[in-house]
Amino acid sequence: MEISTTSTRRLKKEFFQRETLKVAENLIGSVLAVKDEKGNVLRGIINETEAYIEEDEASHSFNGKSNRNYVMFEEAGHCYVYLIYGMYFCANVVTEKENRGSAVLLRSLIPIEGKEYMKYRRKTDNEKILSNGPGKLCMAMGITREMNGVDLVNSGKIWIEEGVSPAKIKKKRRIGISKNTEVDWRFLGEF
DNA sequence: TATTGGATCGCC
DNA sequence: GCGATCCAATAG
Repeated sequence: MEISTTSTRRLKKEFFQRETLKVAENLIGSVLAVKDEKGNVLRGIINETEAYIEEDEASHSFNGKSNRNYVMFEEAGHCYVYLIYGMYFCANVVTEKENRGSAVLLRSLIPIEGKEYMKYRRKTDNEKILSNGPGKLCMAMGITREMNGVDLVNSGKIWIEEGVSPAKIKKKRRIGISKNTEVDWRFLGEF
């Protein structure tokens, strides 16, 4: 069966053009979808995000546009993928208006579709640890540097859909950073 | 040009 | 707790 990638359930540009903290919070419960090279669709519910804005010392965009981070300054809804620690990728969704370096880091997913492909990519059968981390999420979904700059609003490879409403969203301090650690810009969904 | 350390993960 | 492994940012 062919699964539509132009569903009305897909999140539109207007969703991402809002304030980064709102987007980060409202992405909890949304569904990240990727179509892999064989046409398999992998889906997972976003259950953890972090917000990064231009005035934020912890953000890649803090020192302005560069060859690495330029996608953060593109139109809302684009996908910013970067390599971390030489071996993992992290996926972000660009927010707010063009030329503003802001994005939401996708930190964790609850796998819902295509789990067998995620298990293969992650080399584990343990569903609990398939995509519960920014690097693991990218590995499970097959997100690499090729997805950097892709528009989630139009792409047939990667997009975000409306999902479920979380029972609760907890706000915590962001992790893995050394600057601006006091703000509660990390969102964790409970379902 | 050289050095350092990072929005991580998995294994010890 | 530590090594893997790349590369952007910074210092010299």
